[in-house]
Amino acid sequence: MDDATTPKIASKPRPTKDRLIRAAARLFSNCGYHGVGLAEILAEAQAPKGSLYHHFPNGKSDLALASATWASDEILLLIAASFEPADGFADGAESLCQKLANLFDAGGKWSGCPISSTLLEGPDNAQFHRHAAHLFEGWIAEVEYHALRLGLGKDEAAATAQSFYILLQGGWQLARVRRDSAVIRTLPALL
Amino acid sequence: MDDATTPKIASKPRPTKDRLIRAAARLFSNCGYHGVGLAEILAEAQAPKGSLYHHFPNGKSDLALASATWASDEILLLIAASFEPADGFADGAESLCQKLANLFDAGGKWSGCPISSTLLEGPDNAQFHRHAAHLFEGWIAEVEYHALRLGLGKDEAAATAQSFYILLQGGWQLARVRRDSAVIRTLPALL
DNA sequence: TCTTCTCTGGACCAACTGGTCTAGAACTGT
DNA sequence: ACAGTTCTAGACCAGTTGGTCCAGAGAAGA
Repeated sequence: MDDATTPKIASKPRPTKDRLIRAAARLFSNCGYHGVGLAEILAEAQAPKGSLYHHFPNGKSDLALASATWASDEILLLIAASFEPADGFADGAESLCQKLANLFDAGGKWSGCPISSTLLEGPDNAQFHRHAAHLFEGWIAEVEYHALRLGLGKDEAAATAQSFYILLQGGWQLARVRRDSAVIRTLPALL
Repeated sequence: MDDATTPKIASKPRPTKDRLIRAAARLFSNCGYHGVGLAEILAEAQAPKGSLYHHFPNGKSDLALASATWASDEILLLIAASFEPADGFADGAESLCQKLANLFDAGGKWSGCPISSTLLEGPDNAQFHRHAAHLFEGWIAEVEYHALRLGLGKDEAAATAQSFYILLQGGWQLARVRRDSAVIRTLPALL
């Protein structure tokens, strides 16, 4: 806008579409898809209704899919950042749990899993369910990839990745109930 | 429960209050607290609005608390029924997982945890959160009691009960994502 | 400059939300 | 039979929901 030193394509503070996705992800993971109204999202993102329906022609549901995808990609980055520099699988798992626990604390010790809160609220919407399943299996596949890379056998890697996913989902839920990230930090001991 | 042998005070087909609680529990665990309207609950329970506000003066929120309590009690019964006749903790855990997997299948392979779906949808409602925490800790305490009774040491029993809870929540979630109860049935192997 | 396109701003709407209220049905004990 | 209580039935309401629509601001290319 008023900045001449940065390239003009990236000179905006943050594009409206981006603000909408981030606001939606934050609110949905706190209160669920049905628990958040468009008004609240628009207020948080400081965007008018017209912008929402310009960027997401199908409205709330489009936004939900986009925000879940964005949140999932953030988690994938976290997984990669944890396992890539790790000496072994146990190291990477330990590191990932710490990162997730910090994320939990930063989010007010309340937020739920952004994908399940957003997309898992009803048997009626097949598209939501399919997308959620796709994203979650992506997490498991990413962990499995690193497990293989770090020396685990094929079957062991698959089983470990799935167990780790289960522990993380369950642990995050208990942390939310207790408003305390301690559970998440102790998960590696259970693997 | 069967009607033929029960006293006349309970001989009606099923009291309205009961129908409301069960309908609410079913619907909330599918779509979350905000995802279900009163109209839907009343239709499923075949009750008029007046009855709801007679039995639950504070309306939807009262009903949600009652239905979560009811669902929690059902789970406690399931835990007791699994561990009481068991030879050891592993036996009881195995039995509980089978029962829960059957429950999952019976509910259409879709429903989420009735307590978290109903009470864990926002940082704003402290009463909901406190009640959910109370119910969940009740589950863990019940499992811990049986663990002690079946020979585990004090520390081991507490740790095992908590791990089992985490596995069940995480496993149930993954089963929901995959619409397949297989994950739940394999949980005992992870303990 | 003029034109074209992307994006914003918000007024407006029908449908639905949870909640209130009251008339009376159904059961209770006397 | 009576009176008192419990429960049902649904009309009604104000507030909110997600969604539509279009005038126009702003940027981009000619």
